[in-house]
Amino acid sequence: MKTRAADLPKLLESVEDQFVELWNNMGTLWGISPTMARIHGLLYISGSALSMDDIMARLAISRGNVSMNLSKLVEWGLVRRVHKKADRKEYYESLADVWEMFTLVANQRKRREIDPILTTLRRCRDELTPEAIGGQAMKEPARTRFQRVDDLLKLLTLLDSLSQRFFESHKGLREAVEMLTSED
Amino acid sequence: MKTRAADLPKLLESVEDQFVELWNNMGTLWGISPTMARIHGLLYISGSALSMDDIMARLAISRGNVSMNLSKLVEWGLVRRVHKKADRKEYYESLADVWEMFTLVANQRKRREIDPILTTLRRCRDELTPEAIGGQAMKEPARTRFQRVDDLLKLLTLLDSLSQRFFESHKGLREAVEMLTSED
DNA sequence: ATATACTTTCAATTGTTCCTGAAAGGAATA
DNA sequence: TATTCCTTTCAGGAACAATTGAAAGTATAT
Repeated sequence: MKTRAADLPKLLESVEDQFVELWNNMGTLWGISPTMARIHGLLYISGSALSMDDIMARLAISRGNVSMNLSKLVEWGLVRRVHKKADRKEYYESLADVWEMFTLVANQRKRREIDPILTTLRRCRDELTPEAIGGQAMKEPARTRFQRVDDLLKLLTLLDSLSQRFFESHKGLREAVEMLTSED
Repeated sequence: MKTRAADLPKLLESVEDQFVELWNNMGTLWGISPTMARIHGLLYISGSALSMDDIMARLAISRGNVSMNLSKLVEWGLVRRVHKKADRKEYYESLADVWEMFTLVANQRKRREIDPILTTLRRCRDELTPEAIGGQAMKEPARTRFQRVDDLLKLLTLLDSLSQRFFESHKGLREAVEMLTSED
C-alpha cells in the first residue's frame, strides 16, 4: 500500500521520531544521556545541518539544554559546527560514517573508563604476589583472591588487545568480516 | 618490602575493598546498579559463599537492599544460592568463570535491549523503501533518511552476527585469540 | 560606540533512581 | 500449633541527575 505524496512529510516525521527514540535507547546502552542521544539521533537521521532553534522546536527541549548537549557532542567529535554565510546562527551536523562514530565513542570510553580499571586491577594483583606478601601468597585466603584477580585480568587484557585492533581503523572491521564469512 | 603476617588480614581487606570499588565502576559501564555490582564483586573476589549478614556487614548496606540485589543477581545467573546443612541461613556464591559471566550478561543484554532496537530499525527502513512510498523514495528528503537508516542497519547487523559467534561459547574466545596471535 | 542576534552559563526546580527500615511472609524446629 | 529464625516486600525518604529560563557573555552589523 503506497503512501500518497501529500502524506510524505507526515510519514517522514514519524520515521524520524521513531529513529530519535531508538537512538535514545541505544544511547542508554552506551551510557549517553537521553537528550544528548536524541539530539544526535535527529542530526544523524536528518542528514543536514540544523540550528539550535530547529532542534528546540523539533524535540521540544529548552535552549540551555540544547546548548549544553550540543557542546558535549562536539567535544566527543560526533557533531561539528557549520557556519552558513550571511547567517549569524550556527548550525550543527552529525558525522555521516557510522563506523567512525562507533570507533570514536569506543576509543574514548576505553581510554577514560576501561584503562583506569585495568590499572587498579593490576595493582590489586601485585599486592597479592609472593613478592609482596611472601609465603602467604600460596595459602588461603590469599591464594583464591590472587587467582580470581589474575583470571579476570587475563581475560580483560585479552579483550583489550582485541578491541584495540578492532576499533583502531577500518581494517579491524574488514578482518572481522573475513572471519565471519570464511568458516561457517 | 614484604608484609608481616599480622598485617595480612588488613591487606586482604584493603584489596577486597579496592576490587569491590573497581567492580562497581565496571558495573556502571555495563549499566548495572552500583550496589548490585559491589555485592557481586565481593562474592567474586572472596571466592566463597557468604550470607546476607556477611554482605550487610562487609559493605554496610541494609538488609532489604542486599536481598533485592541478590535476587537480581540470581536472576541474571551470576550468583547461586547455596544451602549449608544444619544452618537455616542461605548463602550466596558467585560464578567462578569470568568468561561465563561475560557471555551470560552479554547474551541477556543483547536479547533484551539490542534485538528490539534492530527490529525498530528494520521497520524504519521498510517505511522508506520504494515499495512503501513509491518514486519519492529516490528523491530528497526521503533518500537521505533511507540511506542513513540502511547504513546503520548494515553495520549493526554485522556486529550482531559477530557478537553472536563470539559470545555463544568458549569457541568464540579461542577464535579471537587465534586471530590476535596469528598475524601481527 | 551601540544595538542586535545569537549562545552560554548556572541557580533553582523538577524528575529519577536508589536505599532504608519496619512490617509481612515463609519455613524449619520444638 | 506456636515459636524462632530468616527473607522479601514496599512506602517513604535521601541522593543524584537532568532540565529550565533568565541573566550574562560574545560577536557581528550599523
